[in-house]
Amino acid sequence: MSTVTEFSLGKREQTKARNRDAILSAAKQVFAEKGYEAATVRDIIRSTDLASGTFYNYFKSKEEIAAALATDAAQRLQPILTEHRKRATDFRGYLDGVFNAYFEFLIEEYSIEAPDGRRVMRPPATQDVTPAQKAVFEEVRAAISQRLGKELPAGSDTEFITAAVTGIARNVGLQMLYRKPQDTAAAARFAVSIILNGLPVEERRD
Amino acid sequence: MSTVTEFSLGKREQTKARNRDAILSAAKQVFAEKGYEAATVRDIIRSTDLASGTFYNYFKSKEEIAAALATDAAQRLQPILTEHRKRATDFRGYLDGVFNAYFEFLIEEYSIEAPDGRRVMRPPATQDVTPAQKAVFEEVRAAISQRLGKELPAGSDTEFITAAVTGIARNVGLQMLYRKPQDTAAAARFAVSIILNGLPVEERRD
Amino acid sequence: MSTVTEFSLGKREQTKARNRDAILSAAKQVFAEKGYEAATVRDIIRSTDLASGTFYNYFKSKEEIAAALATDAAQRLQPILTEHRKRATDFRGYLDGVFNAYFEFLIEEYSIEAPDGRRVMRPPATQDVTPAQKAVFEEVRAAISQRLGKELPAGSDTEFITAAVTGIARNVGLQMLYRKPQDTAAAARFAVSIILNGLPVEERRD
Amino acid sequence: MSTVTEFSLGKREQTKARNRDAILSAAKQVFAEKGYEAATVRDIIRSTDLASGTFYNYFKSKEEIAAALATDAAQRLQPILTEHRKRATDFRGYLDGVFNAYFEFLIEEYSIEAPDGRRVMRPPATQDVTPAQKAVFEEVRAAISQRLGKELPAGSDTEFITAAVTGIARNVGLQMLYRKPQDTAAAARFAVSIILNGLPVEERRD
DNA sequence: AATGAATGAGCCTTCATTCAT
DNA sequence: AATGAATGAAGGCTCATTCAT
Repeated sequence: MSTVTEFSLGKREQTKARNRDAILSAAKQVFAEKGYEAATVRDIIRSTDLASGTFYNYFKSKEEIAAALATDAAQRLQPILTEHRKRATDFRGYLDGVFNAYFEFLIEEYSIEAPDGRRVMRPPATQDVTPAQKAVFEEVRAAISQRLGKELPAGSDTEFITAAVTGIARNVGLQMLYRKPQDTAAAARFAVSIILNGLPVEERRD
Repeated sequence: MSTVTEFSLGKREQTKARNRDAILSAAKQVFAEKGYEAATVRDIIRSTDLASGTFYNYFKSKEEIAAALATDAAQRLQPILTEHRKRATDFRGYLDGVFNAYFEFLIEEYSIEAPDGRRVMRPPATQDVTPAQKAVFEEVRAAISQRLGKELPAGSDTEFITAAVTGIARNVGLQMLYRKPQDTAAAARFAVSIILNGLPVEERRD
Repeated sequence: MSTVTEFSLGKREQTKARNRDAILSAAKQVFAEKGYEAATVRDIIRSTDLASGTFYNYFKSKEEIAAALATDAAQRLQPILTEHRKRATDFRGYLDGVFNAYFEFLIEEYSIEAPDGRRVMRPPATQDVTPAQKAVFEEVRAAISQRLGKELPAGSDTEFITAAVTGIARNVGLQMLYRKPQDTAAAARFAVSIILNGLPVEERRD
Repeated sequence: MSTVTEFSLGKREQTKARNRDAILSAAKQVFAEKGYEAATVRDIIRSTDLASGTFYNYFKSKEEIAAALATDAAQRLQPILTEHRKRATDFRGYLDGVFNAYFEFLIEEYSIEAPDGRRVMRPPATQDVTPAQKAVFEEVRAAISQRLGKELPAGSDTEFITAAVTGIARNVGLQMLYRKPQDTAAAARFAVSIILNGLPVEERRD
């Protein structure tokens, strides 16, 4: 009826989009709070103001919405990681970029408002690795492969290295989430330093 | 009747202990196979020759038996770790001992016989950190604290270091479980080397 | 605007009639395919190009459209039956006419194209006798009453006779629908012969 | 504890048997009232004083209990029919025996107490023929085949005859159920007479 | 009118837990 | 204590129907 109409969606589309978002974000919250297995579709719709049946207008099942969430997250993370790999001039720079990106992603994605107001991370309890985790893993593995025979010795055990790097990412990231303030840069610096130099141990002979 | 009672009391206690063990070990297997959420009490008692009601003579709930299992495992692990700490003469030796012990523990505890004959790990799907994990974390943290100002610089971030070490333990351990053969010693060597020296990267100036 | 309205009113009515027919015929097909209970309103509207809400502009419920269908069918059948009664000069002729009419009606009404190309009957699964069945029943009963004291002995049990006649109609009709080709004339001839003469049994004394 | 114990089942077994029977008879009633499709498992358990879950201790599904009921009914009917065939010396005697048996079976099986106290038949609304119906059909067909070339002309259309006979059985049986008193013998006499002699029509030439 | 998303009662089923035996 | 059937809350999901657009 006015020019605005041309730019805005119809009311129906607006509602649809709003509902879809409400469901998605409720699901994210609920999954974070109770874990994928323990979370129920009813939990999800109960934390929206929608009716139970409405859920199924948007997602076929709990599985589907979980996939949607995970894919979505991974799709936001992956290009950032890849970009870092492309832009990095050395391995240290790459690692630093990747850790920073991942830690920021964690804050956005998995830290949730606890009842007491604190932001707490509850990583997805799915047994199976989430797409986001897989994305990091694969990206890091690719980066490491690229460096083999260059900065990294040819015979390196790529999988163990990847495991170690992502293990550090996971746990240091978790630790960072519990801290106040959540200092991603410091955490990244620490992680990179461990990976490249190890602990600054003075080996003794006693 | 009295003497009989005395004898059968002994027998009863035996039976009780045997039943409790049967339930615990069935639970361990079932949790490993299906994960905590998916596992049902029925699954557990079905893998024993007991009746469903009997379960509740020994454990109040599925939650309680899970806790019992976890505590139990932790209680077996902890003294080993502590022993290593006491016996170790240097940090490298300590780390090596701890990783070896932990990786062996993993094999015993979480790897299960898959239908295809492979041994697969299904770490407990509980969201909350397991007692065993907590035990490792605390032990390692204690060991690190002990070294502060000695092999480790005084101002070190104990928690980040612990996080990194346990993250590596977790992921490298997982990786090891997937391999054939499961070489705990090699995995431990790798983990220790990363922690003490970092990746053997030749930093370039390009 | 007024003239336009007059024209579009005409169009509207056309559309309404067309929609109603579309829904009715979709329903007929769907009921035939899946049976009344299994058929859903969604199934019905899905086989039209209308929206689900539109269904309720035409029919109050699934029940109502089923009734409409049945009534509709009965209303087409009834005059034919009545006509036969009026035109018939003797009972045999009447029966023959009625059976032929009924069997043809069955083919039109309940036989559907199965996926394998065969035409299969799926009689309405409603428990309650359909209007068409009732129509036949009443018509036949009327015809029989008319003949009482004439071709039929005065004391005859009209209801039992009607039951027998319609029972034969029902089952022989069904049988005919399963055959290929569907020979209504032969089926009618058989039915009439049974009713008038019974089975051609040679009673024996053994 | 007493001799009685030897003859009676344990209390548990008694309860089990009673529950199973309660469910079966509730199901019979509910199926009769609402038809197989419309009936729900909840309807069934709601008409017992058992809890919803209990149903599934006895039957896996609605389908299974329906099968149990149908099989059961058919298994009671079939031997009676077969016996009649064997014992009958002529076709008339056979038919009379079978109709009597079938009508009595109907009363036992499908007539239910209506809210108004009348006993009403509501034959199972399943689309697919019930085992009991199939039993009758097959039995009658067998009997007819046996008579072919003897009392029945060799070229007879067995299927049409069977259809006619069972159609009469069905509808006359229904009619009988609606009457008070329910006179199976009279109904059987009528049915047999129709089948063997047809209606007592005086064919006229007018 | 037509639309189609929203609604919510209700379905089938599972399963932790209780309790009579 | 052991048993195992009974319980009933809860879950995932469907679908007739309503209602804002």
